[in-house]
Amino acid sequence: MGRAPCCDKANVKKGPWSPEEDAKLKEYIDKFGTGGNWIALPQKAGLKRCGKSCRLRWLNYLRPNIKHGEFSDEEDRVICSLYANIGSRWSIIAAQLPGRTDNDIKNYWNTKLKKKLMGFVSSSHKIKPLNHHHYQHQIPTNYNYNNYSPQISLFQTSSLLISSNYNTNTNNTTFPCYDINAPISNFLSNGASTSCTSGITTSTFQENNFVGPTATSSDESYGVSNLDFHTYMYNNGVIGEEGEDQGNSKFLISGNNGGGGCYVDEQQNPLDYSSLEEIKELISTNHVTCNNNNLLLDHEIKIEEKVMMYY
DNA sequence: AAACGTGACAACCGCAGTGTT
DNA sequence: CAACACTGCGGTTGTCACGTT
Repeated sequence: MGRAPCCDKANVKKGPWSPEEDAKLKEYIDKFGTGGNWIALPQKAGLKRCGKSCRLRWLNYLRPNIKHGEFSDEEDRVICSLYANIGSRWSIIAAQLPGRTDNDIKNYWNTKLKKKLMGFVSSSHKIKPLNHHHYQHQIPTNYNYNNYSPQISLFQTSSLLISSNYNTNTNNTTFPCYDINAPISNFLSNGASTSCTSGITTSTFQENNFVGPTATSSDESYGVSNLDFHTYMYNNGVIGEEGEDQGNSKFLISGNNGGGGCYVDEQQNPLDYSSLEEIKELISTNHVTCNNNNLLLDHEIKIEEKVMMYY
């Protein structure tokens, strides 16, 4: 047998919290802490709320040192960079932004940053709005959906956004880059941004070359230099080699450099047009994944479904 | 001034992993 | 070991304020 039911759902208040409820919860936790048991807490604190609701209220609103209000440019950059690399892992992203909650960041991304990003991409590439008819012509009939890469697309998008604020000139753009090889545990610290910094490196696009992360740790994978983007991503296991078995080549975008690489060059055609559309599509559908084959498959299916609708 | 639309944010829901009985 | 509760997370929905028509 298990435990007693967590709460009587019929007898639990829902909806916005009143100042009185906030005060009760805060007072109780200030005195006794959470006790590691959120389910029992509301009853002890004299609240007619579900423990889950109390936990959320505390973590997202009442907890000390919670930062509300405008996000700084630096926070924007961190969110974009992390989102591009790890996807919608809001709790991990939040751990790198002291005072910010995952819910806050998630809301901020969904309501503002995503639009900002899309606005940047479309304005910087002067993309006309596409209707279904237009979209149809952008998709080659032999388009290989297994070659679609949400992660790389967002990586590129994010670097484009970030590059507008960072050390930018026409041929040489530097932006912060989270090392995709850094152990995930780097991101799982208790909000300590210091432990993550070993995962942050600087990467540069020079002409058509992607210059890999500059060495910031003893990890050998940092030793790469003057590496093209595709090679870098391939070496780091993010993308597969062109012509590989489809199961391993899901991360490969058909690029404009013949070799299958994805190059970001702000002077030349920076991104394949259809890739850009897919970035926007990706952002709008929230199907960003992080090396998760099942989700990728799901994403591919959805893309395919959409394309089927257009034909 | 009322109706409607939109954006921002708080809160809820459902799922998955883990722990407990 | 099975069954169930607990916890944390990400996605979604609800609500409110404000702007526009």
